[in-house]
Amino acid sequence: MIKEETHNREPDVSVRQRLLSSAASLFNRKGYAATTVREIVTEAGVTKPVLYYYYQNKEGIYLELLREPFQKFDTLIDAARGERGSAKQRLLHLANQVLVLFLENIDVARVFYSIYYGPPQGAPFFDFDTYHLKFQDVMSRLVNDGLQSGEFRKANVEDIVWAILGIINVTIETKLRHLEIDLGRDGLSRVLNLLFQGIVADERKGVGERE
Amino acid sequence: MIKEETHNREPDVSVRQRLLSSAASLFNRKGYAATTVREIVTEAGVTKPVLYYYYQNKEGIYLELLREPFQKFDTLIDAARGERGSAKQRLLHLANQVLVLFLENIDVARVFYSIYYGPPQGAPFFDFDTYHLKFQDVMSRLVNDGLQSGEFRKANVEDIVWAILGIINVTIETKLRHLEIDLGRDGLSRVLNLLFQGIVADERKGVGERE
DNA sequence: GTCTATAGCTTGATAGAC
DNA sequence: GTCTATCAAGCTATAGAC
Repeated sequence: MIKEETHNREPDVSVRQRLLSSAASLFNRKGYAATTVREIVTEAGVTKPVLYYYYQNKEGIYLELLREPFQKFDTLIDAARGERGSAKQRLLHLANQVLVLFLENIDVARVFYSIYYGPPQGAPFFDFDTYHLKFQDVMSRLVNDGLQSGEFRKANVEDIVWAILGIINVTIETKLRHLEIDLGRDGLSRVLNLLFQGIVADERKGVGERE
Repeated sequence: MIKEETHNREPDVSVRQRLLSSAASLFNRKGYAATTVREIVTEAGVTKPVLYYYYQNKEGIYLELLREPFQKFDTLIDAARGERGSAKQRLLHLANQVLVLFLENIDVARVFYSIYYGPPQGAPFFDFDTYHLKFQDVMSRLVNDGLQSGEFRKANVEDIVWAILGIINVTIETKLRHLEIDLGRDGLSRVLNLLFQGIVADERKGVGERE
C-alpha cells in the first residue's frame, strides 16, 4: 500500500466510533442518498462487512447518528421548564442552549435540516416532528408565563413563539451556509433583544436606548 | 398495457414541460440524489433518450428547474427598490412577495432549502448565495431608510435584517414541514408586526394595544 | 423526436474463510 | 471481529433504427 490515506485510523478509537464519525462527516458533506457504504468504510479504514456487523445497514448507522444529539435536545427542553428568572431571561437562555447544541453537532444539524425541511432522500423515518413540537410547547409555556405576569404586552402566544423560533433558526442557518458571515451566540442574543424591544421608534418616548 | 398509469401524459403539454414538472415533483419528494433518470422519464411518460435529447442530463434538468423561479426572485428584489411608502410598509410588502413566490414554487423551494442549508447531494453548483446576498442587501437599504427617517429606533441594521429574514424563513419552513400547521401570508404579517412593535411591555405606557 | 436495446459501471449486501 | 471474493440489481448514458 503506497497510499495509506488520511483516513480515520487511530487505533485507540473503537471501530464502531470510527464508522459513526465517518458516516457523520460524509452525510454532512454529500447527503444521505449520495453517500455510499463503500465511502463510509473506506474513510473509517475498515472493510464493508465490518459496517454490516456493527450496524444493520446504511439506515442503521444513520439512525444511530441522530440518536444522541436528539436525546440531548430532549433533555435540554425538559430542563428548561425548571429554570428560574424572568420569562425573557428564560427564553434567551433556552435559545442560547439550543444554538450551542446545534453548533456542537453542526454536521448532524445539516443532515437534519436537509431532511426535515427538504425531501426525505430515501433516508428512513425519524420522528423529528415530536421534538420540534415539544420545543414549541415549552416555548409557549415560557411565553405564557410572561404574558400572565404582565412582563410581555398582550399578543398571540404562538406568534411570539414563531418569531423567536425564526430568529433561532436564522442564526443556525448562517452557520449552515458555506459563507464566512455568521451570527453566533452574541448575534442570537442581540437579535432576540431586538424582538423583545421592537424596532419602531415610539413617538411617546425619545428615540434611543431603553435599557 | 393493462396499466396506463396516472402519469404525465396530457398530449397538449409539451414533452419538455412534462419532463420538467416530473423532475420537479420527484426532486421535491425524494431529493436530487435519490431521484433516478428512469423515474423522471417514466413519470413523464417518455423514454430515456428523450430526456437526454431535451436536456443534457440529470444535472441539466435540475439547473433548468431552478432558473425560472430564481429569475423571478431576482426581478422581485430589483423591483423592491422602487417601491413607495414607509420603510415598514415596503419591508412588509417585500417579505409578502417573497413568501408568495416561494409558496407558488414550493417544490423548487424544498429542493433549494435542502441543498442550500444541507449537503450538496451531488447536485451541480448553483449560485444561491448571490441571490441571498442581494436579497439581504435590498433589505438593508430599506432598513437604513427607516433609520435615517427616524421611523425605526437606533439599532444595528444587519441585526434588524436577520430578524426579518428569520421570520420570513420560519414562515416558509412551516410550509415545508409535512404538518398541517402553517403561518401563511397573514401569519407572516402578524409576526413581522410583532417584531416592529416589540414584545416587552413598556412600563412608560399602559399594557395593551398600540395600533 | 422518439423508440428499443444494451454497454459499462456502481450500488448495497453477503457467503465463507480465518 | 475482520477479511477476500463475489453477486444480483440498479444506475447513467448512448448507439442505431425509424
